Amino acid sequence: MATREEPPRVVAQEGLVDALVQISFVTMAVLSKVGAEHDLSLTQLRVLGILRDRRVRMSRLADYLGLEKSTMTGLVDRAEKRGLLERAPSASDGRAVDVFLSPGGADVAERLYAQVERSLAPMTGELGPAGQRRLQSLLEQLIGFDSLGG
Amino acid sequence: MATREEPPRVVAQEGLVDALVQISFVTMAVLSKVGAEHDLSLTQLRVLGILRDRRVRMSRLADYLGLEKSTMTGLVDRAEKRGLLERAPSASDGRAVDVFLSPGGADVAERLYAQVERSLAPMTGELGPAGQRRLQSLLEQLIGFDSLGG
DNA sequence: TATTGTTATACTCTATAACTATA
DNA sequence: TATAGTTATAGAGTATAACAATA
Repeated sequence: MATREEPPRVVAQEGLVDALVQISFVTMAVLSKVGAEHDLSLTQLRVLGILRDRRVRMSRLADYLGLEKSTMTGLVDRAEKRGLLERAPSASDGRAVDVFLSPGGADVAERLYAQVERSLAPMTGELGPAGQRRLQSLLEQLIGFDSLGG
Repeated sequence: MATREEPPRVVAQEGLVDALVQISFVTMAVLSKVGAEHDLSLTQLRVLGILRDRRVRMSRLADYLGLEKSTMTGLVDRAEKRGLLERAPSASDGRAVDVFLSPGGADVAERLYAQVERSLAPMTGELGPAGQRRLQSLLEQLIGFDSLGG
């Protein structure tokens, strides 16, 4: 008699997806705004974030962002022209090009990161320390599952 | 001796912002992908989402999205040309133009919504029912605070 | 042959500035 | 005068297709 019927639910808890989508739009709006204050698009912001602790080749960067290599060329062109990052031929593969932050770009990246934290703090602060820890724990479980990366 | 010093923390719980940003990028990637399968940008997706249960004027739509009115013109032009939504002069203000979903657009919007739920379900399902409820509750607290809307 | 990156091209998204019509 | 929307223009972001250089 212990037969437990799976509820025929294919989707998440009612309302959870809405909440997730809404909070994501809010977070993106904050990121966009911080970026805009430095004349950076969301994508450029991500590039700086990715390169904060890595030196990667063009194709890898395209993979991280989910963009075509041809798109990367223009993106990196513009950022390079502004002195935020630099290109260098790969030592191990004559076809490849490595991309990395310039000293100035690293400065900007650090400032951006701090500013994002400050901008989101008023919102996350609503939860109090215990709520923040619980939220972080739940989000990290979700991230662990994810197969897309970012 | 019960003097409790406030820690000089201006930012959120270490790691929470990272988690929030990461999960937001994942969510946006899912939304983008679902939209792309219908040849819709993230912005077009949002427009359909907003109009799902509302008829609004151009300027209001621009406010919701945080975009200029001139940007709305092109956005609505393209969606209208594809038969997703329609324009009509406002009854109460001779200058204003109302925008609303066409029957076909409403169909697409419903399908998109269902697809987003299905696409996110494998991830949110990781938490189990109790975790999902806790996450939803925490996210809704954050949304309640937000001053940007979306 | 396959892969890496760039170039050429085209379309979408976005903003600023100038304009028309209505309030 | 101020507001709603469009048009004109320009730049960024994006993809597809064709190409050169290297593996």
